[in-house]
Amino acid sequence: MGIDLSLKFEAEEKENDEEGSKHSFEKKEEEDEDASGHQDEQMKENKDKDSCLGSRTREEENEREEFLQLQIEMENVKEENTRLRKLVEKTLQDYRHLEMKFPVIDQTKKMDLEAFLRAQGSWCMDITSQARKRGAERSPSVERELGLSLSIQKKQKQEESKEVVQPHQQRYNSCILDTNVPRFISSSQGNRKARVSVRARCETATMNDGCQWRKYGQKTAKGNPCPRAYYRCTVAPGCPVRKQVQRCLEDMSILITTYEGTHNHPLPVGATAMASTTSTSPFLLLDSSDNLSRPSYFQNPPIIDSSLITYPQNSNNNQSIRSFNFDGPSKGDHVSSSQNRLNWMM
DNA sequence: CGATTTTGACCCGCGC
DNA sequence: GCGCGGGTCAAAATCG
Repeated sequence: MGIDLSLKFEAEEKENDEEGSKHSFEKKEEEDEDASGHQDEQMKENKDKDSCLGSRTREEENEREEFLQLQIEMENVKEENTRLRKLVEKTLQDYRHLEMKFPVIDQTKKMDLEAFLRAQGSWCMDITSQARKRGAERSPSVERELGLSLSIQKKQKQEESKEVVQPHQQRYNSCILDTNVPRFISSSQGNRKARVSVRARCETATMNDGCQWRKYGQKTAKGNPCPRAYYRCTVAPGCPVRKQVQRCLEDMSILITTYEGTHNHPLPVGATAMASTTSTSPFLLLDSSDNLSRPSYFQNPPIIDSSLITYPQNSNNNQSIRSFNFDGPSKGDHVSSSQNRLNWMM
């Protein structure tokens, strides 16, 4: 739009320029005509002998002065035209510059979380290895300080030597965490599903992650008196994403939410990373048209606190653990009718 | 009345 | 093969 306006403006300016020059040309012609007319008159007057010689000289001087004034005026108009043209060119240049910047900014936003996770992955491994060195020093109180932890679980149930893989076993990714391996699970991995486990202090039955969920089952898991609830994503029909919600046995205030699957739809406004990070990077689901579905913590980047590193209940060596301490809910978070807002205690 | 939750039944993989 | 346990289904109940 800016270009159109600018071009129109430029075109108008050109027209004005041309008109101006044309106008001045006409003026010149008129002046010339006037001058020639005067000359004719003068000729006549000459014919009428030298009776009016003094008045003729004054008129010529006046005409010259007028001509000079018009010339100066024309120069001024030309200067103004040049100045305006430069201004339009500069505006156009700025516009093009910004236009070129926009996709870069957009792309940068999309890459933010991935880069963040990759960076924190290596960082987290450092912390966890340090923590494991400490071994038994790890006290439950440290775990109780947990604000919100996010762990990508990649179960490796079957041995690599096994050629026949049971369908049930294919449901989880089987890869040992390697910090050199990007946390980017390509879509070529097909039917494999990774799990993202989120631990958060939450007094309500379930934490609000921006998505809509429908409860389809509840079970009391062995060893945990708290029932495990099963939810299915209902944002879009046929969305395969499911989540399990269960209270932590050690600290009932901690809610363990495990997401599984990949959303087949753009995430709603305010959907948090937890809801979007299931199995694959949320960016795989994003395209240029779903800017609104971007995880909310792009506006509120999570704050990492090394004291918050914890070990999930069923953690093993094949799981990567990331602990995020969110600075609170983003302003864009929406609360669904069936879900209460997560009680952010951090 | 449609959407959601509850809850018992059912399915299936795994270990013994 | 059997039992256990995790996960899912589906009908009934409930809610807004």
